[in-house]
This record gives sequence, C-alpha cells and structure tokens, in this order.
Amino acid sequence: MRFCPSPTGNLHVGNVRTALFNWAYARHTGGAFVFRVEDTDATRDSEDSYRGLLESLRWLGLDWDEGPEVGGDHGPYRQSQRGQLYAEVAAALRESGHAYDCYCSREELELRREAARLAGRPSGYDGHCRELTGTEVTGYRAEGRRPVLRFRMPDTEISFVDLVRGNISFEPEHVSDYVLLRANGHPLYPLTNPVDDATMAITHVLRGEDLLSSTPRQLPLHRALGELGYGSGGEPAYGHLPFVMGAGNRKLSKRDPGGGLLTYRERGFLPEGLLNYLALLGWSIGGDRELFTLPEMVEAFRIERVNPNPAQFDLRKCEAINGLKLRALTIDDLAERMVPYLQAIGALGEPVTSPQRALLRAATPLVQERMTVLSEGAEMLEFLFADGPDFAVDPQDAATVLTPDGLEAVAASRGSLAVLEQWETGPIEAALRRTLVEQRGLKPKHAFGPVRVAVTGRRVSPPLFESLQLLGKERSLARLDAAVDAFGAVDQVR
RNA sequence: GGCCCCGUUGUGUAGUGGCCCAGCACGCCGCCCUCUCAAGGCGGUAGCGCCGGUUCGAAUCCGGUCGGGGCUACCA
Repeated sequence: MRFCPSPTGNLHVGNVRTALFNWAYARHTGGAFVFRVEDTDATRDSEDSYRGLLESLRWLGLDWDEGPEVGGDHGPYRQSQRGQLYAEVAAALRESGHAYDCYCSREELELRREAARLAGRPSGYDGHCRELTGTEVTGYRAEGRRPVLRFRMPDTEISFVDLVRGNISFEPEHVSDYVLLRANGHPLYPLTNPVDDATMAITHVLRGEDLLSSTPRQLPLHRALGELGYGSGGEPAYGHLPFVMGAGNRKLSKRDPGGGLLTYRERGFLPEGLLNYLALLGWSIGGDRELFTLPEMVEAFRIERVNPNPAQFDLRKCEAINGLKLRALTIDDLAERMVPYLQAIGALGEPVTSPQRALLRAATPLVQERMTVLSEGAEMLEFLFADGPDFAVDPQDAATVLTPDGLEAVAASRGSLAVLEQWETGPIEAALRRTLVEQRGLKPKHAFGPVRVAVTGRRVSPPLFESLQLLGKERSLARLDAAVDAFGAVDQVR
C-alpha cells in the first residue's frame, strides 16, 4: 500500500481520505504503508509543500513504514531523487522494443486528434511513429526534431478486477500509446509511477477514481518492467476510490475554501475526529454505527466494503462527529489540546504557568459540551485568562445587552456579590437570584444577560455562576465595575 | 464526440432476493429541559432516478434509458 501525493500546495481532505484508506488497509492486512513523494514537476512542486506534507501526515497520526525520514529498503522516496532509475528504465524499454521514439510534433498531433474526434474515431495517439524506417528517422532528425519516448501498447483487450468496482475492461483502440519521456528527457508520471510501484514492491494501490482510465496503460508497463527485471514482475491490485465532492457537487480541490487540511487543523478539529468523518465518506463500519477509533477502523477495514459512488463533504456532519469525539476526551486531555488554541488568540503565553493550567483544567468541563472545535472552546475561555487591557467586551453584545437597565442590573449584582463571604457557585447563584429575579422581578434570562456580558465579554459563554467562581471574587467585581464605568459613562454624555 | 465510472431522503450511509410500505446519523422543523449557548430527551420532515424484464416475491439480479462525474496533455 502506498500514498504518493505531489507536494503542490496543501493536502486537501480528499487526499487525506485516500491516505487514510491506504493506511487502514495496510494496517488491517499487516502490509507496509509506503509514503512516496511524486515531485517530478519542478515548476509546481515546492520544498515548503513537501515539509507541509510530512507535517500533515504526522499530525493526522498516519504513520508510514517506508518513506521520507523513516527510510526503507526501496529508497529514495522522492521521485526527484530517482532520476537515474527512470533514465535507465526508459533506455531498457526502448532497447527491448516496449517503447519507441516518436517524432510527431504537438501541432501534428493536435491536428490528427481533432480530425479523429470529428470523424467519431478514438482520439488517442494513432501510432504514426510505431514502425519508422531508418531513413524516416534520419529525415526527422535532420529537421531538428527531438523525439519523445512512447510506450507501445499491446493490441489486446485489457481487463482487471478493481478492488472496489469489480471487473473493468478496455478495448485496445481506446488505450493508445502514451508518452513516457518528454523530448528533453524528463520522465513523466505514466513512467515514474509504475516504475516506483514496481521497484518499491507495491502490491496494492488505492487511489482516486480519476486514475481509473490510466490503469489500462500501467498494467502492460508493469508486465514489461517485470520482463526487464524491475520489480517482481507482478502487477499491483488497484482499487479506485470515489471522489470527495465539495459543495455544488464538484470534485473537491485544494483550492476550494473548505478543502485544505490546514484550515481544519487551525479551527481545532481533532485528527481522530476528522479522520472518523472522512472514513464515513465511502466506507462504513457496518450497521448503525458511525463512531469509532482508528484501531477499530483498522480492525474492521475491508476494501470490499468501500463504496464506489462519490460522496459530498458535509461540514456540519464533520463538526458533529468532531464534537462527539471532543466530548469523549478526558478533561486533562481536552485541556491540553486547547492550549495551542488559547495561545493562538493570546490568552496564554508560551510557558503556561501552573496556576493557569489549573484554572484551565477547572474550566474545561464547562466548555466540553459547548464546543464543536477546539478554537471555540478557547474563545469561550479567553475571559478567564485575559485581564486589564487584554480583556474586551464584545461591542456588539454590549450594545444590545448593556443598556441603562442592563447596567443597573450589573450594578445591583455587584453590590450583592461584594458582601458574599463564600465565593462558590451556590451562594453566587443565590445572591444573584435574590437581587435580580426576586427583588427586581426580572426574568432570569434578562437578569443574567448583562452580568454575563460584563464578566465574560460575550452573550454566549460558559455557565455564569461557575464562570464567576473560577474568575474569582476580586476579578469578577472589577469586571462589573469596569462595565458600569465604560458603558454607563457614554449614556450620561448622551 | 469517444471511452470508462457512478446513481437509497437535503447530506453521508445501512441494506447483498422475503426480516424493508426501507434503518441510523447529520441537517431541518416542533416540544421538553434551561442563567446564554450548547449538550441531552421526545416527536416530525423527506429517499430506493426512470422504464421494462427475471422471480411466488426486487432497493437488492438483468437490459435499456435518463442524469451526474472522470479521462481523452511532452500535468500529476
């Protein structure tokens, strides 16, 4: 099994799903999961993307048995470092007659392709240069033409059993000779991919269904490679996974807004949450279950159960699954996972102090059920860590809730809270209810709203009484005062 | 145009000839709970693309049709 992305930009969730299935299949069967980087296109590949690729797979927890940074018996695992092998194989292919030089220019090909299409004939390469005579070759050379290397396809029907789709076959006239080497000698994907699969002893290939129609070209190449002594001589078994579609039912690409893996990480999806959701796109553990751990998936993963039809990515569902995973975490684990997100919004500094850590742990149960991604939890807890100039009340929320009436409630609650001796949720709640609900006859909803905004900075927050307790008496009172000062003054001016 | 793949509620799926006048989850709509928001509980909404055939019986098998997608490069 292998996963072989190109380092062009970020991974998108479709790629991740492909990686996941390959990984799960390898782990299930006890095979090796090979990670190879297909960076033969110097104009599009970048070193940054390459590092991002490794980082992403590591974050997801999809570990590889062979590949960059872990090594293996079939390295190197970056195609940019395997040029010599491709050149050697290409020469052997030409030598043995499996491939031939083609002198047709792009313009000539284009013309003939159009003509064939118009006539309703297959528009692939017409075999023009298959059997060139010596004089024809010298003639072309004299014109200054540089040949590309083409693979000679056999004239027989090609069929194979797709791991997820069953029997598939192609008639030879629809699978034409294809280019292995550019005129400048640069090896192309149709050559490098099978050569690597063969020499890396890849036995199973799970990839996107866009490559289904390139499979009939790769099969004969594998056979030729076997004859020439590259690889074991067998062809890998192929399984073509359905696409992951974006909104509007288009294939998801890394350029789509919701496509890039990085976005999910930044928003605070759990790797296991994202992976669990992605596994659901095209695979099912069976029955009515849809929540499982990675080990459980490995245990249950059978390729025959992969669905051939494309699936549309549904962010809401992805969030729902993530929320479920979040709620299944232990408090300590969840608290730790929120740290980077709290740091990202400046609520926590680089070394987290132990009082901060203790406060975070105490507060985590309050938000565990209220968030769907880690960044949400961090935002809800921000008020506990920010003070003074760092603490700001959301202007929008202040405008709607910290009205003159609201501020009066804030001032009143300040008074009743100030005399409290026991700063705990029970007494806090009792005091607030007494002065706001009982004495002033306010509806609980309207009574606590202004206090909530003054203390937490937002209308949506963890439970109020618990929040006050965690904040501490001194800081709580200061926030109430600050709110009255800040928003009451404006009204006096008016 | 040619070739190939795919087709269960809005979305993802369960279903492999009778257990299905189709189950689950997300979404959506109500209600309950409630200090906000969630979470939770209860109820509701909506689907086997279509037409034939095989069969006592079809979402499940076959053929056709329609619809969607992919490929058709000296990109990967």
